[in-house]
Amino acid sequence: MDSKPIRMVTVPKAVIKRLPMYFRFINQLIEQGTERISSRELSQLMGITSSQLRQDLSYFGEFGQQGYGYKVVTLKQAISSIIGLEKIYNAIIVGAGNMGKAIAGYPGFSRRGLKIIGIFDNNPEIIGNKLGSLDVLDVKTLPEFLNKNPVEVGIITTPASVAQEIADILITAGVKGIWNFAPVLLHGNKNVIIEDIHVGDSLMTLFFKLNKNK
Amino acid sequence: MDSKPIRMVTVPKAVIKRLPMYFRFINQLIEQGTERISSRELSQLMGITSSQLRQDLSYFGEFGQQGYGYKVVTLKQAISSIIGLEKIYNAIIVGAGNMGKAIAGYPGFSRRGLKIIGIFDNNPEIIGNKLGSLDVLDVKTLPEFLNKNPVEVGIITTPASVAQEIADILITAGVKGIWNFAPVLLHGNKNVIIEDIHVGDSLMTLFFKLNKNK
DNA sequence: TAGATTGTTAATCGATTAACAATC
DNA sequence: TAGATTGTTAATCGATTAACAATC
Repeated sequence: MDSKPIRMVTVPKAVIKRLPMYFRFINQLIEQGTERISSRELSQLMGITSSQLRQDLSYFGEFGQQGYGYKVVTLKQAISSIIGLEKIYNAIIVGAGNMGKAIAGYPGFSRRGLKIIGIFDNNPEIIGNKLGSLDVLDVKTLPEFLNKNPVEVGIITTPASVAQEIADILITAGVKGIWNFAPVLLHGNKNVIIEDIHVGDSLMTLFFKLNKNK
Repeated sequence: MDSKPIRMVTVPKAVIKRLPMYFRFINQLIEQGTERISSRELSQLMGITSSQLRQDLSYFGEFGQQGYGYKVVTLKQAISSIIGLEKIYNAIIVGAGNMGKAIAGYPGFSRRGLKIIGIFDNNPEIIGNKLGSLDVLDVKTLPEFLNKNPVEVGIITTPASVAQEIADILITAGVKGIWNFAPVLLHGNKNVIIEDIHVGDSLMTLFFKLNKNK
């Protein structure tokens, strides 16, 4: 009766942030046809320490073999499953400007399980336009659309000024997650996960570093 | 002769990452016409602690007054200057796909000092197209263009497979910074600052959190 | 002045790294 | 088996927060 105690530790935020990076690198190895890799080799490719790699993985289980390293396919399968990449999420985009179009048009996202089933705007000149196989719909019809269709993820690519308003509609309709491209802090609640991507912040970080180096 | 010792501490990475957020919120206050704000009030708006706000600012100087708080215009000026937002950087975009167009077309970036002076692609069907006031140029002419024009920032919005190749051209030409949208780790050198924005990583982080919550 | 709030120090908390027993 | 490499513990390092003297 010598069963292992379950380590019930929450996954640190820093580890969560690195999971996509692990997935990217392991994917690259798969494409190259690499079969096995040690934590030392992989960590060197990634520019991190092997301690960190092993420590990070250990929050989710044991995926390697002593003396051998990791089977690349096993690792890919494990990380896909940890992130939840085998699932498909129905999503809608609000804001059919440049960024909205870029998200809708990038094949990498649909390949990872993001299925765009609607795209909305408030501009009469844009409403009705074709975007791939989708028509741009009037944002006035958004609540109705959300009622009729199962939507797990709302993507906000509107100007900052209306982003909260849209978020409120999405949250009221019960979306599970919001992927927010508007440069503003959205207020949600415990039932919705908000993931921000602040492209402008990234540019300012670059500016700061350029400025500092001079 | 009681001059203050200079605190020569390097700014922590975590602080640098927050600077753009400070700028965003202070800007918002300006737009609202707020004149003064305390660290407590501002930190509550931002969802951080007032200790963190004051500690962060203290790496750059003293911008407030005891008993009063911060003058919003003073703070905006200070943070603009810290980030280097009063400067203008000449930039080119490589990759005139959806993301390249989104970056080129977003007015917020030019307002912050990013001046796009060229956009390149390798697709004959795209080369020659107008994008705003710019013609999409053949990426074969990129080295020549970089020789003739002063370019500080190169923006990579190509597929991952060619991103390093483009980065090498940019680095050889002596750009100061690379803003990288390709989902790949670029190898540079100490003379170039590489700032990554991995949109797909952000989506995977959202997926992970959705997955965990179920 | 009295009250408010800064800037800074020191304590706490969380993340990273080094080291190694376990083991393939 | 001997060598290699994992998973984990403990030490170190960095970031955040609490607390308060200084002072507007």
